[in-house]
Amino acid sequence: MTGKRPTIAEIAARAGVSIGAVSYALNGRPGVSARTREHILRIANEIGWRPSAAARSLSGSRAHTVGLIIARPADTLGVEPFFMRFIAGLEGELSERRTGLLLQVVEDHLAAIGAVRLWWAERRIDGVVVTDLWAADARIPVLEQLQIPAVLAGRPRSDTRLPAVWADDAAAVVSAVDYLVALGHRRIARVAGLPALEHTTVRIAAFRAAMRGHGLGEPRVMETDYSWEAGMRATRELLSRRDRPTAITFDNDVMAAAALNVAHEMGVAVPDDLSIVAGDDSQLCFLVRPALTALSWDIPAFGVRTARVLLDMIDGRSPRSAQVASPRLVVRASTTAPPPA
Amino acid sequence: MTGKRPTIAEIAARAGVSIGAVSYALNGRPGVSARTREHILRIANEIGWRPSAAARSLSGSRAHTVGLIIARPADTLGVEPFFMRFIAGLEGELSERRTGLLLQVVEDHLAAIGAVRLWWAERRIDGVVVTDLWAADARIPVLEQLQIPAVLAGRPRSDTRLPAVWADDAAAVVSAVDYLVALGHRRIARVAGLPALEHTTVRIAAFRAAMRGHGLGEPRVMETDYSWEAGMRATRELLSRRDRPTAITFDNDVMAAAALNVAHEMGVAVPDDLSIVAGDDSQLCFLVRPALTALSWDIPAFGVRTARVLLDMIDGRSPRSAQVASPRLVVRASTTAPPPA
DNA sequence: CTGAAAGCGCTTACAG
DNA sequence: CTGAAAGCGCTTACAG
Repeated sequence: MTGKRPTIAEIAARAGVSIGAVSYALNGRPGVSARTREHILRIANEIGWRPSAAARSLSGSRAHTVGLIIARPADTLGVEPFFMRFIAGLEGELSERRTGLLLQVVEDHLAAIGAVRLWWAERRIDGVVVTDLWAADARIPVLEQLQIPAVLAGRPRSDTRLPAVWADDAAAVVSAVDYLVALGHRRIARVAGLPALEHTTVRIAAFRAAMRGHGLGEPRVMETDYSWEAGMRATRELLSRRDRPTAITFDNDVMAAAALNVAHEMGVAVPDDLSIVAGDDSQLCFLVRPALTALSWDIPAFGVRTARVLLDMIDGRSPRSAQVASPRLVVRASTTAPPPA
Repeated sequence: MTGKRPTIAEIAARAGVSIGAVSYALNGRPGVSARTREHILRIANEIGWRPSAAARSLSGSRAHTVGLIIARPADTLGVEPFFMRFIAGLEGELSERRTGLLLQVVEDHLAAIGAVRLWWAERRIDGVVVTDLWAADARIPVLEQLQIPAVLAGRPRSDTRLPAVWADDAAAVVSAVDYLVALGHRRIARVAGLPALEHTTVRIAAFRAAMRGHGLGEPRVMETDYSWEAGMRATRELLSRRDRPTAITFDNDVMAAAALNVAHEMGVAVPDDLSIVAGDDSQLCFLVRPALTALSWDIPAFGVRTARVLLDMIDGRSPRSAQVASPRLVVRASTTAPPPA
């Protein structure tokens, strides 16, 4: 099963030097002459040598691997195109820095904490990426206590010094409100995501503030679990009222698409009677009819940046939070001026 | 950064035995008395000992990790809900068997081969999962030459002895044709996926055979790259002909959803003028209108089974291919009897 | 049933 | 600039 993989001992023998010299040469450290180094590198290359990850970790105390634990019920995964695109960006950057990505999918934060503890205890990882942050997040104190390098895929927080990578989704929500108000809408509602998630509350707050800023009072906000069922329920409830909204902003695409169907069933025309703004601008937005106006952002780039911040932290550089480009509104067919009152 | 992780040396000291005895006790091997074993286990548990993955790999020559390399252009990822659901199943089973999942996302097979070579040379993995198999797949000879344990997420093949895990998608395609024919359809077309993919050709062949079996001659089959754009183009072409089909089966959901829009634009009513069958039964199928009849299958279970076959192979058991439950047709609103001729 | 030791493949002080 | 050696934390024959 193992084959005869070349080792530095073999290189040392061929080059006629000690294994220490080989190690120095291979790692670009002082301690060998330029000639020797070149010779060693050539041999290593010829015989296709690659460092044993295990041996490197064991002596160097670095796993050259980071972890991503996705804490979501299995059946909601794959619905949101977010993760695969985030992972694609994250992993691309990690590969370039010769770092592996260990992935685990669990049901909840408790299981996520167990998984990260195990990985850390086994020294399988040098750090972790934390996604889907909750307003009160049990993972953070654990990461801090164990001193595990970690980056938050979310806003910087006051309850931790862990670095964060985030997009200004609050500004994005405001831009959506501004746009709808400019069209003439005054009754704008929001179908938000999981209230436990921090970004949900941030966006709700931004939404409320924007509405107040326009002198439109307290808007209706429905909280959901992001599922299409919840999206339908919330939409149905909003549209059942006498003073129903003329526009609704949704926290993701799936719920916005589901709302399209509810509106149709209820005889509410989109966009003429109801304008709809979706959340993430996945393909879903232009597969449904009418195509959905949505907040669009570069998710792979978000992954790339997240990887960089984590790797810098692992390399011992003082971790710095980073902001990626804000989502911007992409206008499609699901929004227009409200019906005359 | 490292902290003071407990080692077996510490356990040995506390228990007053040798580290060899500790290792035997911890691994459930003979060589220690029941009393000693129990004592050692208790201490290990008390101090929260976990084996160092690096030390285990280095001495045991097993990485306790398998690899999954997704070879797709980044922008097509996340569209298909397949991968996240497959990964969820795969990873769940791996976790139970104490095995990590290393993930990499690359552009094409050449890069995938480079990645697996590197992982293998570094001894980061004990085996790999191969998805998106091509009819002629350059990855297979490399895996065989390097003798890397691998499982194919696809049909068993004559060009390799590697075990495969698959669903009978040919039978599923036939069942869709049977269903449409029973409704009265005679002109049924197919919008297939990437022709390089083996399952695409298998499904096309099954489709053609089923049509011939019903005495319906040679049907039209369009090949695509699975994208919504290609789905639209293919549908537009099919619907532009005088003898346009009364039903189309699609190889995935995205193209079927896109077809809905093309039909609408062209004034072709679904399902009255055109029946549509989608590919994978993702949420997309019931978010669009009309909701799409689709071939449904348990993707997480497919992942679980794939993990099991690979782990058995790594454990040295003779690898055996396995079949999971066939996709079955879920009838929704996008299919009905054809219009009178 | 148990202990002492070699070895996995590297890195890294420590002498020369 | 270079060599010899210890050590990372385990596993596994090999003697007792």
